[in-house]
Amino acid sequence: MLKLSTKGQYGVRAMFEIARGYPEHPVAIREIAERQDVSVAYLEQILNTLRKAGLITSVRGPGGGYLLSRSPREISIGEILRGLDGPVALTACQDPLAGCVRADGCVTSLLWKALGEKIEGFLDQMTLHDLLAGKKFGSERAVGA
Amino acid sequence: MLKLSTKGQYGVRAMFEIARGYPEHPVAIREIAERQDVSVAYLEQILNTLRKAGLITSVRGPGGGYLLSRSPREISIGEILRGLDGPVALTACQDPLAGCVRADGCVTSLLWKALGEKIEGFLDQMTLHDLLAGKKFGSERAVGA
DNA sequence: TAATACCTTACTAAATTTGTCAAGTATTTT
DNA sequence: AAAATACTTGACAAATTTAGTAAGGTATTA
Ligand code: FES
Ligand code: FES
Repeated sequence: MLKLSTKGQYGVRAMFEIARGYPEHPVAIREIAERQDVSVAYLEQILNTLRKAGLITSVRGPGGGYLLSRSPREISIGEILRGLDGPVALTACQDPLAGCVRADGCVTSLLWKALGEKIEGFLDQMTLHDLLAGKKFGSERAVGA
Repeated sequence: MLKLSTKGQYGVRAMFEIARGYPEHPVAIREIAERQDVSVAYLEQILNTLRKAGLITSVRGPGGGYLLSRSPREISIGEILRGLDGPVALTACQDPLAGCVRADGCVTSLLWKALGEKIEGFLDQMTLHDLLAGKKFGSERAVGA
């Protein structure tokens, strides 16, 4: 239930490697591939998407690679995942586009909305800096409604 | 990103209808299908799974239908979704079975674990009773790490 | 000009999801 | 007993999504 795509997972891990070169040292795709055990071809696709999303910039030619567009503190995990897999959309009805026909009468509408916002809140507060710092992510408090 | 299967969505809505008959009145599959706009054939599959998971019981013959096995306060949304789609498993590595090979060195391991626990905590605290009562689900507080 | 390294598009095999269909079993009512 | 109601089970398939691969192109530097 609620799987995260490998694209999203690899994307976050790739961003972590790029963050290690911040602010000056470009990180080559090949280096990321080796350190994170992901194929170069797949990473190309992923990094291209992230570049178009404005999260990284690229430097061509020998010695080139990828650089963060902003500081690790200013790039959240949520942004990375949204860039690759779109926004959290637990149900079709929650999708920014075309709300559900039954939206009014639907008993679960508010439930999914609340969960979706909770998840986005978590992902948006978590940044690359937290990953770099090896932050301990509190997971004990299961805050209810 | 992070879609919920229609099976899970329909399952929760079906359980809501069944809960309305609690504790004595069995709810026929056909009634659920009509009220929630889901095909009878698909619901059969879903309710069968939920019955095997022990969440509902069935009564055959005319006047029959489905009944909750326990009170609405004692059946959480998490149980329903787990019964239909298995546990929350954001990544292959988080799956109860076979932890990832890189688990030690993986920078995101703790992050996904924390998010997964947060989601499960939310789903496990939410019960059918809350749905019946039209509870307002707090979604404002995005609790960080 | 050779080497490095990013850029882009197209494509496809596998897995998953989302159902449908058909035939069967149990129970109650008449 | 017979008919009607309603759950039970297993097989199957179309549609979608995921998870990549492949191939060729472009820009930069030494
Ligand atoms: S069916 Fe659309 S909000 Fe529930
Ligand atoms: S790759 Fe397995 S925990 Fe990250």
